[in-house]
Amino acid sequence: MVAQRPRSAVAVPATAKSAEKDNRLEPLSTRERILDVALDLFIENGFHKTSLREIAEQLGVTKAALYYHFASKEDILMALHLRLHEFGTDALSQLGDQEPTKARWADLLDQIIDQMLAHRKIFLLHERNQAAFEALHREDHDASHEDLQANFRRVLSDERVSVRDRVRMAASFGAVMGGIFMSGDAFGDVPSSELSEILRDAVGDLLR
Amino acid sequence: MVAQRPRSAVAVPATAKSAEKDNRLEPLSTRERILDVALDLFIENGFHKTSLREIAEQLGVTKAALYYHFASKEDILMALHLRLHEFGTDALSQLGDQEPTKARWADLLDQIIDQMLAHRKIFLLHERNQAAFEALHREDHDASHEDLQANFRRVLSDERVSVRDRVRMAASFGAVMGGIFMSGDAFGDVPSSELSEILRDAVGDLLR
DNA sequence: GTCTATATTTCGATAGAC
DNA sequence: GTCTATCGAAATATAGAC
Repeated sequence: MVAQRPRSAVAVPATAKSAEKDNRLEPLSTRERILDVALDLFIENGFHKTSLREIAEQLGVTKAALYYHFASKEDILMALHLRLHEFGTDALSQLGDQEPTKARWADLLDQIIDQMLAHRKIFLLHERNQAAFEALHREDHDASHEDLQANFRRVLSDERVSVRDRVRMAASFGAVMGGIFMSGDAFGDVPSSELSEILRDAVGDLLR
Repeated sequence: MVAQRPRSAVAVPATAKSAEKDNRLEPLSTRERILDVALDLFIENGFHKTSLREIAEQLGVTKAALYYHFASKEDILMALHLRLHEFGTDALSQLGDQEPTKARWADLLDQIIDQMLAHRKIFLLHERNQAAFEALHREDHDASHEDLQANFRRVLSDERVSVRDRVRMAASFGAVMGGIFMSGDAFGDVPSSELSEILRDAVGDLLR
């Protein structure tokens, strides 16, 4: 088991408007503002259907300005991807080469639940643009960043664990995703702390 | 629980090549062949990144031929969407206006599990192109087809059911999705019947 | 039903001034 | 760091012959 972390420390106000980052009062850098606008549009209309023109217009600048901050459209997507990557990677890295037992998986999901609730948008972006991200990885792999989903696949293919348990591990991850993101925002008015507790219970039942 | 239906009746050969439909020996109509090729490409590369040129080339015809069978690229996507729609719609319609109890939801998922396993590709297409499908519905709504996800949202917002149970219902659906689709095909070699049983057990634990 | 050829639009990206 | 202007490529879609 992982040491107990404070549960409600991440109860970010669900009303955090632009960046779901640390609420600082200083104005966001242009680069961050681009990413925030792109994040919203990519979620709403999808990556490929969103044009740089749209992003620029909504931001009140021209397309050319975007290219000062990012080398390409894909570069914007990659920057958003990196926002997520930290979370999942260091969660999975705790597992290391240990056998992925149900108990360890439950601990991992415990963390991920809180991270998902604190950074809904980033996870939503990935859920709704899976194809676009896979295309990214297909070209990119300049080694620098081992893919997250590949690590998931590796863990869930670990032959030391029974098929039944591995399926339940995958299912429990899906359960968390479903509880948080299913059907838009059916639970948007449920406090994060309550949602978190319900889901941790559910994961417990699946991995008992 | 609903009356036991024969479980293994849907154990379709995982090797079914082209259409995952009733294996008939007659050659597929051109229209169906277009849909099959499009389905594969949309899953692999995403809807927007897949061009009509690609579809036509892989089929050995020209782009113009596609336009004889479909009015637009979106029309192809819509045709694929309709393949899914039957499944979900008549599963949800069984619920009607009844209170969506956990037991009823478990029965519904029982059916959906088998349908997902028998039609993996169609569900995978939807999972990986959510944004594209939402864009479809935003323009389309010519009333003729009430949306599936909207119905889900409606059920999961039913105030007669406690928040805890509703979250668990959403989570159990996600669990099924996760168990079947997570990480590409980590469980591709697991027999459908076994996977189905494991997932039904898991759903049972979530909705007990 | 499928072809050739082309129209039309939009997009991502670049060059260079300020 | 943002602008104007533009390029080249690729996409969807159409017209009309066979």
